[in-house]
Amino acid sequence: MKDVHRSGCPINLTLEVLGDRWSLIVLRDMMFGNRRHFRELLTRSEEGIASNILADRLRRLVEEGLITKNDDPSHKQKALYSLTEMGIALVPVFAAMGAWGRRFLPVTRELSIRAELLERGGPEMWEAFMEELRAIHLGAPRPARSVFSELRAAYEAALAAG
Amino acid sequence: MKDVHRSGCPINLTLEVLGDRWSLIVLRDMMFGNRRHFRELLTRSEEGIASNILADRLRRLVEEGLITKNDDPSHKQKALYSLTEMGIALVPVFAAMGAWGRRFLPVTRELSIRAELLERGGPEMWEAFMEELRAIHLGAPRPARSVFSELRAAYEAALAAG
DNA sequence: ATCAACCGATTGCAATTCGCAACCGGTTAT
DNA sequence: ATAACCGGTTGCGAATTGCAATCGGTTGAT
Repeated sequence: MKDVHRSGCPINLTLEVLGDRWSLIVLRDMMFGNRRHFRELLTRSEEGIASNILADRLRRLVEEGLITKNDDPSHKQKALYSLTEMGIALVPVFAAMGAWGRRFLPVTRELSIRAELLERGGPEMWEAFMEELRAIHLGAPRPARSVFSELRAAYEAALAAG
Repeated sequence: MKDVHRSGCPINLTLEVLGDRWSLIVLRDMMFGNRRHFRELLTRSEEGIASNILADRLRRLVEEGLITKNDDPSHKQKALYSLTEMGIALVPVFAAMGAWGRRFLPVTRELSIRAELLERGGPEMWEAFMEELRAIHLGAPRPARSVFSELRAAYEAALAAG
């Protein structure tokens, strides 16, 4: 977070943090694709982010408090990125943006099935998903329901259905 | 909308349309500040948008279908910008972003009171607000409830309270 | 009729950011 | 031994941003 802001409006401050074409893509892949390492985010990105842009965004997201960076104990060179509560709390924003995009933009079926599920699931499903993200990223107790599995299953079914 | 897209993901497509630091500011001012003319958007902007950026964003938002541009019958030089259904449908996105920003970022009280109201009001209030926006911008019948007045009253009360 | 204020922009310019490709030293698996 | 993989970094041309000055036409007051 910079020291000076354009204004104290919540929409403006949110845009100062997330108002570019890549930050939310990175968070989306961490959240919905469970990508936690640099190379995963780099090479498995649908949109093809460049490595310097990815490095810059990861650094900024850490700086802003949306994610943390830690050593991966299984590999001396690997960095493990985790969502913070601040990052996890973006679930309703993703749900709203996904619903809007799905309604008005030329989405593909496979890539919008998860947005559809999240929209139909409503706040109850978002809350369950956030609980699960807290388990994955923050070490909280794992909840009974796995929204992540539901989303992945729906996505893979959509892929298989062609 | 450009002819080629980075991917068909609803989040990505939404970012391709709105993923910059000014587009949502312009829409916010049209939606919550009822600013319909270029000069209003330019000079009454909290964040101080530059005229060339504003002109560019208005042009792009028209092109993408979020707003329309018409002659103002009362003044030959004035252009009247209106939200389309696509623009109005961003209300839940603004509500989610406002709630998130209010929780995690250094908002000021006066400028976040409307976000607070919108968050507490929930989907019912958002729907009433969208109905009202359809009346203001699309000529639909004016609904009984005026969320716009509620928001303005709360904002002015917050201003007066200092 | 004059003239200042206002209308929606446009232009020029410097600084920043973006996007791409090549590359880096260290680590791991074969 | 060595090839693949690790998280980046560097260089560079292109595009975007931000700022200030300016434009020709319109309006309202005198």
